[in-house]
Amino acid sequence: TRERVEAAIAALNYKPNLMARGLAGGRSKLIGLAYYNPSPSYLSALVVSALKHCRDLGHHLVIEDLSDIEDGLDTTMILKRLSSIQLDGLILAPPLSGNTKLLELMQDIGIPTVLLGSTDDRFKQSSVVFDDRAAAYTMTCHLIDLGHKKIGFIRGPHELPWSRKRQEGYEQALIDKGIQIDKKLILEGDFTFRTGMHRGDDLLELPDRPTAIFASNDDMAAGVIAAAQRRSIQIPKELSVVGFDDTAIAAAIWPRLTTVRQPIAEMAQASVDIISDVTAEGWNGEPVRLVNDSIHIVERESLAPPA
Amino acid sequence: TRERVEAAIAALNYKPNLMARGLAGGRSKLIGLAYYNPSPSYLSALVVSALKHCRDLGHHLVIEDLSDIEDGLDTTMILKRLSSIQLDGLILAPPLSGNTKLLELMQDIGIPTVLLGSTDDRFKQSSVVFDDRAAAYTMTCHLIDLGHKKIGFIRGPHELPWSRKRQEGYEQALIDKGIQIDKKLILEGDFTFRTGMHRGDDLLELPDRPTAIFASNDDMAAGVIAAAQRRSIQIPKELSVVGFDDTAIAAAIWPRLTTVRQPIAEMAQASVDIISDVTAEGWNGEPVRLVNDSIHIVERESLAPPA
DNA sequence: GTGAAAGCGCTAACAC
DNA sequence: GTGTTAGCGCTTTCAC
Repeated sequence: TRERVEAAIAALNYKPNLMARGLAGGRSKLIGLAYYNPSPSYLSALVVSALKHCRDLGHHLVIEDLSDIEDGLDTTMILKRLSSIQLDGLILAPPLSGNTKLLELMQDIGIPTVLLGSTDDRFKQSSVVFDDRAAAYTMTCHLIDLGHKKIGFIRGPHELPWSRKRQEGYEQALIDKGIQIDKKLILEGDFTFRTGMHRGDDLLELPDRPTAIFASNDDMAAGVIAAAQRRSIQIPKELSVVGFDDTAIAAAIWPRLTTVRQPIAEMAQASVDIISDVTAEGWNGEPVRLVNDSIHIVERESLAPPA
Repeated sequence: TRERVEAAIAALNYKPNLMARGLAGGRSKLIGLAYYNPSPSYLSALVVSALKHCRDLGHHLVIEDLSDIEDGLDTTMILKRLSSIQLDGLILAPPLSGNTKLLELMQDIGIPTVLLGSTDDRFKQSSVVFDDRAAAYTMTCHLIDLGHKKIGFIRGPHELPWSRKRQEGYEQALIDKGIQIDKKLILEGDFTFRTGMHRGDDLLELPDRPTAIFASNDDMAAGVIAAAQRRSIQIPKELSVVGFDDTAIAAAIWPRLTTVRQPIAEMAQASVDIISDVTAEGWNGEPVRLVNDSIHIVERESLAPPA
């Protein structure tokens, strides 16, 4: 029988209709990926990887840009858009995964949701996280072991959990290595190249400037490098700069960035997997929480021992 | 009556079901965007803009990654994926928009298709293009007017129409300004940072090296800057470098790139508009062909008169 | 196993 | 205008 059916499929040039399937079976084969203003390089790494994995599993990726909606998050609009499209699941990229209001909303709509980059125990939502604290700790120790003592740190926005985690890792490393934390060396950016450059300027203007600067993402680190180059400060001879994430920009500037690798591609894949599994087996209500603990420092040209 | 309906909608918390609509009405509100290995910065510019416009018009964007499919393009797989999902239309990003085999396939499936960045008169498909030739011409003239005579050019892959267009613009400018075309100064890259750096190295090793290098996209220009910085060649004092596109990377390196702006966001928006219109009014079969002729050189720090 | 039938939530076409 | 109905192409269930 099977063979006859296959033959008919080929002969009639039959194509299954996703819409009809979605209507009847409740599974749309559509996975949503929502974001809000992330760094371009982070976004494309995420999207490209999620896309490839969706393709392999026979799903389709629907991207939703929740940025630039007046006063933070327009709940009504998001609700309308997301509840009408019958997604099998939704991946919330940072910084959305840290937005409590949104998590609540998703809980109400009832779409299986995967938080990327942070967890919230108040909600029964799955998550795929990275140990930001340990990664920042490892990188800071690495700098100290090379001989750096005055290490500038550019943190992310204070309201984001991973900004805090990364800062904690940095501070813990200093403490463990017996170096006094100097609050003047800790500045806040917003994960963009622009603020990285400005905070880099600030740090380099300090009377007793740091010998190394650790920016908590690659875009900001690139900004610091730009700031240094503008002042003709040689990298890494006179100043070491390291980043966080290992996105495309880390290898697209000179000197290339030494940076902690965040396994964005793997995490995106895992998120897709979770949703795929949930839709296949039906949701038992228990959230899946994954922690990716591969911490790896990618050595390139922006780091050297202090002069 | 209308008011009573609205009230009921609110009271019952009614949400329209996209799947049911798509099945019954034939319009899915889904727009596809297919790409194949483009530069990350180009891709994110494209996606972000298309996404925003889809949101405004009430559509959803389904991204399809057609990269890494064995030996070029696996027709069967693409056909299966795209014909089952009932897209209202499909936007083909470069370099896919230059792939004749794919265009043929889309024609067969019968999805309204918009080609981004190139046209093909053999098919009745809409397109939104940029005048690459004129833009490259303008930039080259600008370099010459500043006093440059030895201008290196890094072209894109020879099989892509816009690679050729950009080179034509460069060569025509030289001819019009009475400068001999020197084939040794014209090298081929593949639009990635990596080849930009390699071709930059090649150009800088020339016994009588150019005073300016025009790379035909920003990623390659960033590569050239990296190559120069590695040799401690000062930019723009000893070497001018200019790019093409004005994507995020142009402003995320130091010195920032002087580059010709390609209105990617506007073109993405126009593509979405075309599909939106076509689905609203029904397709009369006539392709819409738009040419964006806004050519604008974004002046930044990577360009100066020759020493 | 195989076949028939109900119905998913909507749109379109037709009546009133 | 307003109300009714067929049917889009599937999945699921239930009967055989």
